[in-house]
Amino acid sequence: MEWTDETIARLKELWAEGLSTAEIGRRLSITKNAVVGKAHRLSLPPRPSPIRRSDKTKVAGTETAAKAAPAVAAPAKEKAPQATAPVADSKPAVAAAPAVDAPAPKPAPQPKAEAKPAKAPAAPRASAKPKTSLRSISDPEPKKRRGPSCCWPIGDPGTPGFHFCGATPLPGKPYCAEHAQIAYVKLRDRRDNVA
DNA sequence: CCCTGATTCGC
DNA sequence: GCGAATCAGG
Repeated sequence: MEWTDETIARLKELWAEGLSTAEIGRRLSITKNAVVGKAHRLSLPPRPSPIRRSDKTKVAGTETAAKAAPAVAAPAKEKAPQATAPVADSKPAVAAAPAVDAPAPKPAPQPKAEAKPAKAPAAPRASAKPKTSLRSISDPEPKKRRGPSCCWPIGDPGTPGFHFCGATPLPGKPYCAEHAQIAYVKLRDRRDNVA
């Protein structure tokens, strides 16, 4: 994998966005390991990981004298928004970009996912203030039905040039056929890359 | 079973 | 530096 500045930027972007490593990997056409590995190497802020590897004592022997764990990590009990966005079934035709960034005092009623471990459709969240675009998602105006547009994020949010796909989405889906394909990944088959 | 991320280690 | 293998918790 050639980590160019661009790919790294992409990684950082997605990482900062809170996407799961596997998710990032999928979108970057690499494995999650690569993502994690690189992220770690880049010293990217680790996201809530359930695992805490204190002692190893296992694989390949090599029990190198581990340094004493200071165990003085700052317990930042932050309610990290899981990247696991609800799979837009078909009801919320335009339920994309749930602005997790916004200080929502009241928990928005998140659509329950299927019984299965519904995967995150890599929910592209827009910035707190979409400014332009994205109007159709919360357009209270019943009159002017702006043509639905695919809200797959293109580019880096916050930077000029960032925009949404804008293509005609699938019926009942916030994304166009092209992006819906990668947004709604099969639970079992998504191991393989879309390529 | 599935998911997730973290670390280790051979390359 | 890279990432597969492995570990490990939900």
